[in-house]
Amino acid sequence: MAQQASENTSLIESLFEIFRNHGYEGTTISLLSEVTGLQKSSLYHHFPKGKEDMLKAVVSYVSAQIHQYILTPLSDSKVKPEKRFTDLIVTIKVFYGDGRKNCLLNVLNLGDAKTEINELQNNDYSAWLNALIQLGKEAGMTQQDAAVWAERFLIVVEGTLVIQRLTSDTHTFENQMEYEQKQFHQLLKQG
Amino acid sequence: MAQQASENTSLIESLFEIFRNHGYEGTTISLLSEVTGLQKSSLYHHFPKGKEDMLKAVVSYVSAQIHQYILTPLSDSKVKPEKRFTDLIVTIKVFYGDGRKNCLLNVLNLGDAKTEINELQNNDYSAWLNALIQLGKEAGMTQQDAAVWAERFLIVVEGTLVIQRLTSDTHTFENQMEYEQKQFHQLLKQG
DNA sequence: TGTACTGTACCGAATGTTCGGTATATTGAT
DNA sequence: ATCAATATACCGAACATTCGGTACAGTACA
Repeated sequence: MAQQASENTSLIESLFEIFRNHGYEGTTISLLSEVTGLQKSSLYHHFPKGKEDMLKAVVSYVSAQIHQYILTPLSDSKVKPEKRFTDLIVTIKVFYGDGRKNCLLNVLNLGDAKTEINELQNNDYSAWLNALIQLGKEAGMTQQDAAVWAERFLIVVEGTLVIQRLTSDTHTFENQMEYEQKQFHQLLKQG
Repeated sequence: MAQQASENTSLIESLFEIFRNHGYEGTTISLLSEVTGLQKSSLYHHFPKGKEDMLKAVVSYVSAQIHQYILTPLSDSKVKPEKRFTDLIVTIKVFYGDGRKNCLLNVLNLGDAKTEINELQNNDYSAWLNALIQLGKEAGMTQQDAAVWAERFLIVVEGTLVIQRLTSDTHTFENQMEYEQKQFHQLLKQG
């Protein structure tokens, strides 16, 4: 039942908000119950294998979202690279609530985790990274420059989320994304 | 008893490793007991107020470390800014185990936490940020440039830790720190 | 003897999970 | 169209386990 992302997306989205905000251990079934409005036993009806199944459903859902709203547009060669990058930043802002919402990548990889979920996330990260590298190359960067730039961009995104969560300064994310815009164009002029 | 960082530093260091690796909720007393080799009662003897007290001791300890090994050298005006920055990066590499070890700042600020510990960490972050800004200014940057640069540096540090934890690519941290070195000198030439 | 620490046993509360059962909607055969 | 059978969504109460924490007798060493 768990993989049915068909129409219980609002349920999964609720779970998503909790997991990204509290991490796996910090998320309790009671909390999920509160937030979804469903009783614990009802949650187990939707996800028979329990908490981990709920997380898997969330991760799958998010992965699909990323492909649809981030990776696909990023690889759309009909659109100019500069515009694709600008669009990406807009999407990212929405996805992370202007930096107020965490990234699952950060929150789920604690402990000694080398789980199936970890691999899924790793794949998505790689896909994202490669799409960015490709974009950089299409925009005129060398392979080397594009690789460095792409990795650095994702690092800045993740890092900004950490810092903004700490300081609660809502401008941090905006500022950094602006900076990334400038850097992008500057790298193109150089190359 | 908890604040006595006198000679049980090896104990606190063990606790530190667990907390930074598993977060607060992910850290159980049993786990702490396993890792330290102490029974629960012994742990509670050292930290009568329990788990939160252990975390406080860790945070205080880390804060002291940061002041001693990072903030103080960073503000040593007898040393050239460029060298201070290079030294900082060396220290950071050690502190984060070349990117293999987490940052407490990231790991402890999940959920809706607005605790006393949170404030402590916020102070340390601010102090670090300000020291970097000061360094930037001493190196010739404008206040504005220094502020942007300093924030960005810390963002990159945190972000790199997140990404490296995900990919287990041990070169990420090194690469990014090298990049920061170059950026630093480039910003100075510009200004 | 006194003080610092450890080992064992235990507790209440919270955790994730399961069970038995209800209500409603859907289906299939007549 | 009717009625039984099934499927789906949900709930309340209990489950076993683990959680953080306590009590207390014992040990080591001064």
